[in-house]
Amino acid sequence: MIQSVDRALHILDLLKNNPRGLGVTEISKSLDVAKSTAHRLLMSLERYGYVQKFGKDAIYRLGLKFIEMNQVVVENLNVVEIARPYLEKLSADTGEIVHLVMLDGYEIVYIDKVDNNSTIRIYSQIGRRAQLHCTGVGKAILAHFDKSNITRFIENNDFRSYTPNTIVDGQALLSELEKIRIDGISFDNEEHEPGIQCVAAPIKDHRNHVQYAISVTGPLTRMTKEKLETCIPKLRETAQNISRQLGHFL
Amino acid sequence: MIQSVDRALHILDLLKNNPRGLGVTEISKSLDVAKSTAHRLLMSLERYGYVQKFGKDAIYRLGLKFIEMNQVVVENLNVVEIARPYLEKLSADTGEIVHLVMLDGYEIVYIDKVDNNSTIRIYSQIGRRAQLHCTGVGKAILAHFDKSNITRFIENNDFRSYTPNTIVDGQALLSELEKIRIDGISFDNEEHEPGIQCVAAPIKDHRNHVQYAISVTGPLTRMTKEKLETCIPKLRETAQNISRQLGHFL
DNA sequence: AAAGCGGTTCCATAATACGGAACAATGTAA
DNA sequence: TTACATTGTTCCGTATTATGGAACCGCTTT
Repeated sequence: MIQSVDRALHILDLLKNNPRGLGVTEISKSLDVAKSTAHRLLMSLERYGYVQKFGKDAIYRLGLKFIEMNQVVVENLNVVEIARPYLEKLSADTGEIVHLVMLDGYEIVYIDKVDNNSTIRIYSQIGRRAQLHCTGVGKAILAHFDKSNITRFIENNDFRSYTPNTIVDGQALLSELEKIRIDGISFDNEEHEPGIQCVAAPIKDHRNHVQYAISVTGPLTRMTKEKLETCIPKLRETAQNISRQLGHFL
Repeated sequence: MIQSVDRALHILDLLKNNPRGLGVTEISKSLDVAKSTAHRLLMSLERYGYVQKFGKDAIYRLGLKFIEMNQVVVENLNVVEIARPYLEKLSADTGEIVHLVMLDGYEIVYIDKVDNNSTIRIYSQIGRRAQLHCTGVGKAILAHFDKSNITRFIENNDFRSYTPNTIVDGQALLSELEKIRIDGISFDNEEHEPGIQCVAAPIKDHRNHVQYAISVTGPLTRMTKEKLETCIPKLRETAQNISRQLGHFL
């Protein structure tokens, strides 16, 4: 909207695509502006460290300021806050309870919960902990561990059974996780509480790591096949949107 | 130099110092410009993802573009290339040979060497490997391992002796490393080759990790006490400058 | 209901960024 | 060696373009 700012930021994109650097002339041609203009823009960018001049042939590259800025951005990425509006929408669209959980050690912690008919934060289950093997969200996160960590986790744990459906066999869990990783979606078919079913999806961060997951939870009676059919795409999309907001670009 | 670009980049600095976000009015006051101007600048920044608007109260924060840009910058950080001019200067100032080494596994590899009287790259020693305990650069890097990694390294290795001065005793090495970490400088007093002495300093990257080190090397006859007195500050400064160029801000 | 306080939009003005030309520095070809 | 080509940098008059102010809109408070 502001010509000169637009052009300056355009230069940064240009340099992003040419990380080895570009000269003033090349840049001016790409932007279709006079050399002097490109030069002036580069001076401004250089002053702030967004661009760095190399060698006596004056090749310009992206500067170190980006590293500095990145740290601030990443430090202030707050999942709960970012996820909130998406979770509210998901809950409203599905009419079910939506959870956000986070990995802590080898357990998950519920860090947010949205009920379908209120935007007030309900602290009822927030802070509750659960194991990885018996919840949709837990399995969604576990499925994205390193292969070696998964086997280690399975070998070193006895899995407590909560319902007849809880997966307690290591081999069964392993193949379930494999499926989950491919699908990008995991289920909880009364594995933790009888009568309660849920669908979950992982949240990926800027390093492509999975530390969070979200789920849509409902009583078995309401979670019909048709209902799930409509929930899953919405869940997928929501998880993707949140991931993107956390800097996940892949 | 370009007013509008300057102002735009100034806003980014402002938001960097207020990571929780600022409103248009606040920003316009800080920059001492009209609200409309600040608003227009923000629109341009937002278009490119450098700024993100949150909530209906229109709080602006740093955007995710920085994460994207950071990746490109970090990926293209090339130590050898960046260090070159600094190494040349250091060699010219000291009149001695300067080395750049890199950690690879539990060994170091010489990845650059600058002779005092030529700017031509000499491949004679580049690629040579050495152990960590017997060189100045090796100890400089080793000293910055995690405490647990250091003890593990010392416990699991028998240290080969190259000269009478080589440190082969675990305890002796441990206390030497402690000293090095405090000083920020390490020495090689004929520990690897008789008659050769050197001073080394670690290079730190954008994550405060030490993967590289540089050294000034010379024959014992030339490396007098007085000579070292002048070399060390230059070495320190060079190491700092290179670290900064690699995104080390601390 | 009205006032206050944010963000956003619009517009006339003149300040400001622009392009072009001249210059400097470097490398290349004759 | 000279002349030429190419690239980065500086300067300046012009008119394009960013600017500030006023008006507007939506929200909250009293």
